[in-house]
This record gives sequence, C-alpha cells and structure tokens, in this order.
Amino acid sequence: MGKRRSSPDTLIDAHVRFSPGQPKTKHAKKDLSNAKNAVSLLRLDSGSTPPLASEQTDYQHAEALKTTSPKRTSHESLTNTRNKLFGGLCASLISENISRVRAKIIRRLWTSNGGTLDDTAQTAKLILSEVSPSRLRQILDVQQLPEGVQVIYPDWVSRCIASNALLDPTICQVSDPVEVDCAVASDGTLTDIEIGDHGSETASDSTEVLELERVSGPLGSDTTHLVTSAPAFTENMDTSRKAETTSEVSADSLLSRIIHEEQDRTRLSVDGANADRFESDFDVESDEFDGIDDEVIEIDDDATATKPEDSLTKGVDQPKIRSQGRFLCMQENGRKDIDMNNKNAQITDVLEVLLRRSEAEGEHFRVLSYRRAIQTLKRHGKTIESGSEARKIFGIGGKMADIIDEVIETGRSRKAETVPESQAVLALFQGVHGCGIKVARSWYAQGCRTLDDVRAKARPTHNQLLGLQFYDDLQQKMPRNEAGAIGECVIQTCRSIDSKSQCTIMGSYRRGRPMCGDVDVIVTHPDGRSHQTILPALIARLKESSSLLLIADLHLHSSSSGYDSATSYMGICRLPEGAGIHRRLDIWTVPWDEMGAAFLHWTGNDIL
DNA sequence: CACCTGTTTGC
DNA sequence: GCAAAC
DNA sequence: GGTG
Ligand SMILES: [Mn+2]
Repeated sequence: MGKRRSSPDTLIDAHVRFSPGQPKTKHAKKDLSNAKNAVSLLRLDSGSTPPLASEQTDYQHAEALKTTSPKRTSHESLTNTRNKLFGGLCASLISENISRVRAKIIRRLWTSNGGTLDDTAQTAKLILSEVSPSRLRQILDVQQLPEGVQVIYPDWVSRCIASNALLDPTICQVSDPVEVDCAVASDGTLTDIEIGDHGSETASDSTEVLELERVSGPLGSDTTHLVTSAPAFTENMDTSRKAETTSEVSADSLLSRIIHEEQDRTRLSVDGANADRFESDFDVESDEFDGIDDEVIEIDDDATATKPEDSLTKGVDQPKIRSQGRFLCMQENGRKDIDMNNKNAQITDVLEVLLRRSEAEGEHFRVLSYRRAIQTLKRHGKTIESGSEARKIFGIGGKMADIIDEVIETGRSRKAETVPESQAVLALFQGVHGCGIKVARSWYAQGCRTLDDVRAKARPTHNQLLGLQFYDDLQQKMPRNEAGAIGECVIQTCRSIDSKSQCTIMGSYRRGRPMCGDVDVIVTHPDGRSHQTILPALIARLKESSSLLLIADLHLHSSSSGYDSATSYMGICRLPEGAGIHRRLDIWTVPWDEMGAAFLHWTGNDIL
C-alpha cells in the first residue's frame, strides 16, 4: 500500500527556465527569481503611476497622432470610434518577435479600442512593433524612419488602455539587441504561448488549457545564442542592475517580457480598458493551429459535471489539446507515449532504480539529475550505443556515462543492485504529508518500520497525523473532473461571499492533465484589497457547505508579517458523493495586480 | 567548488 | 533555525 | 549527479 512515490505535480516553475544551470549571484536571485516580486517591481516602477502622463502631454500626443490618421469614410465608423481610445489611429503591425497568438491579441486590443490596422503600411503613420530600431529599419528597408512616422509598442498599447489615456509612446521602448546566452528554444520563441480550447464543463472560464512555451532546456542539449530585443522601460531601467552580468540582464528582460505578455493577455479584457474580469485569452479559433490537428486529443464531451457521481470514478474527460507536440510539457501528456517511444529503456530502467534510491534517501539534487537524464534519454529518439555517446547529451555526465557503459556491456549495473535495507521504509514514511527525509530517518532510528509503528511509537505532528490518517487516499490522483468539481465548489462558495471575487483552478487541472494530484485554486478580487480578507470567510463557509466537505486543515496561513501578498489555505477535503476519497485542497489568495505572475506560477508545468 | 527557486509556516 | 510544503 |  502506498508504495508509489508520487512525483511532485509541478517540478519546475516558469522562472527556473530562464537560465538553467547557471549560478546567479545572490543579488540576481533576490531581484529576479520570484515572479510575483518582479511583477510588483515592474508595476511599482512603471505601472501604477503612469509616467509622463500629465493631462497636457496626453492631449498633445493624442492630437499629434490623430492628425496623421486616415480619413473616415463613413459616418457610422466615426461615431463608433471617435470616443474610443485609439479612435482615428491607424497602425501597421510588425509581427516579428511577436507570437501568432499574442499578435492576434494585440490586434484585438488595438481595434477594439478604436484603432485601425493597415498591414501594408501604406497609410499607417504608426508602426506597432517590438523589434529593435535597427531591425525595424532593416525590415522597412529604409535608412531612417520617414518623417512623422511614430513607432509604438504592444506594451504602450496595454498601458494606454490600462490608464485610459494616450501616453507618451517613448516611455516604452525597445532597445537595440543585447546578446545573451540563454537556453531557450533555438527559434527564440520564448514567449510563444499556445492555447488549447477545452470541452464544456461546469466552470466556464476555469477549464481552459494553457500550455506554456516550448522549451528545449534544461533537458534540451542546446544552449543557444539568443538575441532579444528587450522591452526597456526607460523609467525603471536601473543602471546599477543593468550593469551586472549578462545572464542577469537576460533573465530580467526575458522575465519582464513574459510577465508583460501574460499581462497583455490577461490584464485587459476583450472590451478593453478597466477590465474587471481577470481572464486569459482563450478564444483562439481552431484555425489558429492548422496543420497540426492530426494530433489533437479528442474530448469526451458529455456534461459530466452535472452528475459528478457518475463520472468521477469512471470517465476521465480529457481536454482537447491542439498542437500536441509543439511544447515540451505536452509531448508526454500521459507518460505512455514517451515510454512507448523510449529507445533507451534498458538504460532508463536502471537509472530509474537509482532515482528511486535517491528519492528515498532524500538526495534532492541527485533526484533532479536522474530525472533530467532519464527524460532526456527517453525522448532521445535514438538508441544510445555507448556511454561516451550519452555523455554528449546535456544532463548526462561522467558517472552516468560509466553506468550506461556497464549496462550496455553487461546488461546490468552493480550500483543499481545494491539497495539499502532502509530504502522501502524511508520511501513509505516520506509518503506521509509532513514527513521528509529527516523525519523519516528519525522514525526509522526510533525503530519504526511500518506506519502502525509510527502511530504507536513516534510522536507525529498535527499534519503528520493527518498524513498518516489519510495516507492511502492522498497517495491517489483524482480524475480531472473530480478536481473540477471540488474547485467549482470553492468557486461557488467564494462567489457567494463576494460576487466580485474571482477564482481559478490552477495547477495540473489547468494544464489539462487527465489526473490531478490535488486541487489548487487561486482567489483574487478586482478591488485589489478584498483578497486579503476573504480567505477566513471562505474557509468558514466551506466548512458549512454540504457540497464539499472540508475534513481537516493542514494550515491556514495568514499574511501576518512583511509579505503582504500570499496567503493560503491547505487542507483535506472530499466530495459528499462518489468514492469519497480524501483530496488535498490548496487555496491561494493573490493581489489583483499580481495575477499575471500568479497565472504563470500556479499554472506551472510538468516537463519532468 | 558553488549552485541547483524562493518564501512561508509549524514546531 | 530546521524541516517541509507549495 | 551535472554544469560552469
Ligand atoms: Mn496541483
């Protein structure tokens, strides 16, 4: 029972990918590693008080820009657009450096706020682009930009909409390229975000499937030379930070870019300014992904959510995922594909034995290394014939190369055959919520060999007692529709407290996984304040609820000290109907203006 | 040889 | 301040 | 255990 070590749902956060394997300075860590902090910084520096946005300059900009606009042909279009922010403005969008999906969103933001687009650049006096000035001249094939042509940037569009004013376009600039080393996809589409539509379910806006950008590192073998034209915020470009190492500059600019992209896609709703619904953009038409539909996973599209008791145990409704295979995290959705196509199973089987041992022994980084190596080998597509061949792969070093040689020559590995006596017990104990390697060893040292021994002899903490009590249930993953049903209860309850509060089911559910280890829900509020206070009320009301049974609290984590943003609840719940298996529920409150970062963080990925 | 994410909380 | 969680 |  419970032998299976469940691997963490989210192994790598979005920010880890920016420079894998590259040690950063303490300073860099502090500044860049936390997406939430970073977005706060950005918004603090540049967002909340629109710089250079005095009434006069706004007006002047507006007038200056509008004089260059094309003539209106019909009275109707004039009435429709004259009151809108970009009314009378015509721009030409240069889509280089901008992903298809994002370009589409930018177009919509522009036009839904009254702007017009002219991609032939014949009449447009505005160039909407995110390339460097020099590249732009190259694209337009000119030595200098023509008189009266103004370059504007997607971020400027976002900011204008956010502040409902035409800001000075020079505040958002794209600098000339900074060459940086960064392991990303070789085509440089770091910010390419794909969206799969999803079958109908209970939660209208919480069942989308978002898959993050394709990534070749840290598993990929290539560290490519990427040239980014970083959106540079002149007012927050702190020179002391900028002067540090290249990797920091890269992380900073890439992080800014990704977060701003998420904000582009989320902060602003379809109808533009003053969005009060935080939503991601998922209304991508199916033709968006032409040519790759052959790999679409079809969805079993019955209305399972209306009768959860039927669907919970049997039907696992799978999301329709388009463009399967374009992204690393989608490639092995369902570990089956990758295992079936594994051309190096003999090697990876051995490495998995070593992985299990490292897991049991709590050797955190060795676990990471083995996971990376195993996944890389499974995806390698060619049967490895020697250790030296394997050694060339990023993530496989001398020790694994030696093991691989031994496996290829002898069919076995002596190292993998020496299994410590304590391993199985340590693994068992670490399946208890709240028990890590230290506690497991201490229980072992106290003579415990079974969970009953622990109950009898050891002194488990409150959380560990709950972990013991629900050991078997919590080892199991749940079908995604059960996660959806649980999340929907939280959503409805939260809405009953404050109809303006907004909840989204995150984590593996949002990634479209058919099975979910837990349910993660984030709660926010457009007023920017209420998220701070809603959680106790939400928990209290959930405890009264009969549609979701809150069984126990692991912790109710209040923002007592310094950190003002994150508060969370961690608990154990179950649905009243169905098998009644106990499930882990996490609820996190997020400040409204950190939702872009929160979406990135809590969507996570499972590329390992 | 340092680093492998960083922050929070229970104990 | 360690251990564990996300 | 691998990378830089
Ligand atoms: Mn999860």
